[in-house]
Amino acid sequence: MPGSKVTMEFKHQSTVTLAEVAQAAGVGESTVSRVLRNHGSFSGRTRERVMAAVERLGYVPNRIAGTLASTGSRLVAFVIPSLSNIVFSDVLRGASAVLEENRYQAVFSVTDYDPGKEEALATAMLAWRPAAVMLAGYEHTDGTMKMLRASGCRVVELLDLDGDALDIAVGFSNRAAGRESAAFLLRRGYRRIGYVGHDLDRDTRAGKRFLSFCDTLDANGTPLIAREIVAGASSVENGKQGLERLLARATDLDAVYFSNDDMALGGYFHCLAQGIAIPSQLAIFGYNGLDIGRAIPQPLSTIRTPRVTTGQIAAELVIANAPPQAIDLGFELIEGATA
Amino acid sequence: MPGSKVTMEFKHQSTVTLAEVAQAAGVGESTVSRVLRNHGSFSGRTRERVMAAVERLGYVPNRIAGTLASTGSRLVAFVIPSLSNIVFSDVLRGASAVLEENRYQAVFSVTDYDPGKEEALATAMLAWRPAAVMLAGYEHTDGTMKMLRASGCRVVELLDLDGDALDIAVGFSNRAAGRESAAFLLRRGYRRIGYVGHDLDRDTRAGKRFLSFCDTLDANGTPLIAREIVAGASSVENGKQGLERLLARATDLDAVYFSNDDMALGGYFHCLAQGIAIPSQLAIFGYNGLDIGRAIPQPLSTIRTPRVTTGQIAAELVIANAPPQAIDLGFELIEGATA
DNA sequence: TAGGAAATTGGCAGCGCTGCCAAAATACCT
DNA sequence: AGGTATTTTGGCAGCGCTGCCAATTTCCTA
Repeated sequence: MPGSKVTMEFKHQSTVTLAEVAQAAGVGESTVSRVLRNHGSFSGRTRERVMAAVERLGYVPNRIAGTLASTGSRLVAFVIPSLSNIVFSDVLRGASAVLEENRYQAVFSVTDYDPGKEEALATAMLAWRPAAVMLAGYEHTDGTMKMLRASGCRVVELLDLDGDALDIAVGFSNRAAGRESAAFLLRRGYRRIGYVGHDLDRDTRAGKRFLSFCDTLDANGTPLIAREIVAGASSVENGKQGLERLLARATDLDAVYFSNDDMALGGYFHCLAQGIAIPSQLAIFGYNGLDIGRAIPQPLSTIRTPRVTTGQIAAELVIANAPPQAIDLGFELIEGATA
Repeated sequence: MPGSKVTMEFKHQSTVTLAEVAQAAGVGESTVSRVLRNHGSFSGRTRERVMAAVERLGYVPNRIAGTLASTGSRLVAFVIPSLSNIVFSDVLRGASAVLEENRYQAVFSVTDYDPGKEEALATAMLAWRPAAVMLAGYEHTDGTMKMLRASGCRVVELLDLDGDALDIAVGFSNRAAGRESAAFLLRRGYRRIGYVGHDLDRDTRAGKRFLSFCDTLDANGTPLIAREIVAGASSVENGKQGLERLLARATDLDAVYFSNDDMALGGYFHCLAQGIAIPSQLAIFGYNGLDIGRAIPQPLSTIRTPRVTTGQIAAELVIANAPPQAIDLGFELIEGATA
């Protein structure tokens, strides 16, 4: 083709390296690196030449190499118990927004509430040399703690404040939440109280809430009447079945505390279906403050936790390389219409 | 202290390197590498010496360095529209389980349904040289597509099959879902049908469902009577308000199709609160098949989508380095009690 | 017990980038 | 114009690991 220009060879497999860009732009490698990171000094003309070459070659910097060469990584590792539980996706959401703005990258793995798996996954995450590891709560195996301490990377424990923080902790007190829930029910005049919860060994934060809930009832001289622990994870269906079984055993309850809103919603639906009047016949109290709890005909009485904020603050502290500290974000008791 | 053994110096900042382990074990670096990856051959005695040294020094391999040195990474990048929408956390859940089993690592970022942000984040992800990039659906900017194609890494498009796949696609047809939803309502005898949905420009899959839903109604000679598009994301609250506004304008509807189950639940609660009988006075139909839809007094009529499976299959295909293909996982129409 | 096959092992050159340092270019003084 | 302060630049040594290859050891077989 006479007069045709050389067609652009589009490089596949993205093997374009910084060195090639440097050569194409007619500058040194470090200059390209400086321009791309906008770090150090370089002239406007140089900048343009480099950017043109980058554009032309379709260069995408290799962060793996960059991270290895520089000291710290911009990875933040999340080791969370579950992705089904909205609590953790909310935390992830809050954190990832902040991280993305600061060009950090979130990586995660899911433990299924298994401490052994947590240890294995935390080790695996450490292999990526993250800037920080974010975990749920304080309950970890000795191995996990030792490893994290030795790793030298920041550790953030989320959603719990009842215990000793390894480094940074962001969240609220589950004990206080349990206590206030009980106090609220007592204040409202309920005395014959029951509990429906999911597996407490695994979800230690729910366990803490339950314990101080009971303690508060005991201190009042009106201990918990009955409880029903369902096998498996918390869910609306389990809450429904749990309440059904609880009521079959304890017929004269006037209020039920649920391990969280999912479970409480199940209880609510059970009452709706059975024609049990809420709250006159039976009061219902949850935990988490899910949006859906406000959309049902009678807004759910519950405690709203700052989950998204927890993630945000945690991310901000890590980015700012803040000193070790525990931050209490508190929670809000919502006086709905179910208790 | 006479007779005391040298106390173990616990190395902080985890600067233990493979070379140090090699020296401590009295073997070569490559031998340590082979043992740790269980790749290549080495004697049992060597293995023990290496493992002892690893244990003693608290060595954690550096995956950054490993990835740079070897060809392919074991990272899989997810670029998803939202973490609030259970659809995506379900996909992540399914995928991450499979990835973890195979020692792959999931990284993610959230686009908020913004195609421009998707392009920026996809670029950022490519910088980690992932084994694969997983995206929602087929609608991407030209820049995103060009970049992905040029990257040489595997691309998986999820949750949609109505369009041309870049590489691998796993999901189901949203058009078919819209069509079958309409056909179902018609079969049940509904003729005066309305729609309540969230922002369709952003959630293109919901848009596709809506379009074929309408087409099917049109083909039957009973076009959609009215629709209400709420601003903002899909949520229970928005579904509730959306239905309220729709009914204020169109008083004689006999069925309403919602953009998804969250919205439909809001509609359901609106009816409960207003004393509108379901389905005799008004039928409700959703999309997604959330668990909670089965726990309400009248199980929600909806379409159940294989979200977790979508993530699983996608991860498996990537790990197996399967050839380009589109996999239709289908969906299941659930005849609940609301339509 | 020699000879060759097979199993182990170590050395070392990168992977692509950043950080340091010295060299070169430019700017600003008197 | 001469000299110093400042800004721009390029070269190159690693970051910690893997892959290749050749050297060494061990194991068999005849």
